[in-house]
Amino acid sequence: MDYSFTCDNFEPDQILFCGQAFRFREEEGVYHGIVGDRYLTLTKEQGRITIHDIEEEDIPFWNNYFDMDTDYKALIERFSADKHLKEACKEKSGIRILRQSPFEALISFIISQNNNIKRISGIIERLCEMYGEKKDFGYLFPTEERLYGVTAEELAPLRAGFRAKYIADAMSRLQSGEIVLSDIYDMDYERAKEQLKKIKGVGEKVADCVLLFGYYKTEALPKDVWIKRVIAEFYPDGLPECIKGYEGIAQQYLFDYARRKIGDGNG
DNA sequence: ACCCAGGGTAACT
DNA sequence: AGTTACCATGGG
Repeated sequence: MDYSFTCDNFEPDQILFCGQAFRFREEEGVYHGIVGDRYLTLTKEQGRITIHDIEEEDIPFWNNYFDMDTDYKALIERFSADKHLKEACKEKSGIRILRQSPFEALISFIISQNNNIKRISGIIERLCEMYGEKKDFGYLFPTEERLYGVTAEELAPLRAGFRAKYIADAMSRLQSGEIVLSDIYDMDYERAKEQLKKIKGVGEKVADCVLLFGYYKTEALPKDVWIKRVIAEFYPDGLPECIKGYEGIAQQYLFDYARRKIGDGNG
């Protein structure tokens, strides 16, 4: 069946290619990607979103993945109390936070550091081809268990550079049980972050990305170079009160805003 | 040839 | 506690 719905705040380009996920492609207006063990085919035509060729029992999965229970219109109204956020939200009103798997988020954002989206995607694709289960529609993201014991040398074909040893370190801590990803759901933000930062190659920003995109901890605010510039330029005395509890979502709107407002013109 | 890419670590003050 | 070189790789 096809699952079809309308939503005022749902722009596939903004959601799938804003740097929160790395396995989606677009061809002639059709969006594709692999999420967990499911294949996504999505279109938006005349304002109507359609998820193609799924079973009815998969609808709750996709509703959850696309965070359909969250009222983004209401969030934008909240954020609009701030002048800059108001403009930022206007430009990118179709952004949503994807509720991704913690493991995929962890590995993906380790790879993302000091890297660009195109190359991040390539490295992740090679990782999936090497260690992920092969389906007729492509390779799944590897399971945690499949990557236990992996070494930086074995990961060399990924051409992930210095990040390979960080993946190896993460896998060793997961395998030993020093860090249990499923336990982190129940931890408060500070403790969760502390756990993730035990991993070599996971610092402030990567930890916040994993917490936001992998655990939906919306108070996690990934401070990338652009957000740092926004804070320095527009919020020298601190971020506005209206984003409290939803700093990470506000960050998504501000990221693009920063590149337009502060960018050097070629970004 | 040079610079940067949605950072982090180790080694310095 | 705050700064800085270095880290691999690929694209502009």
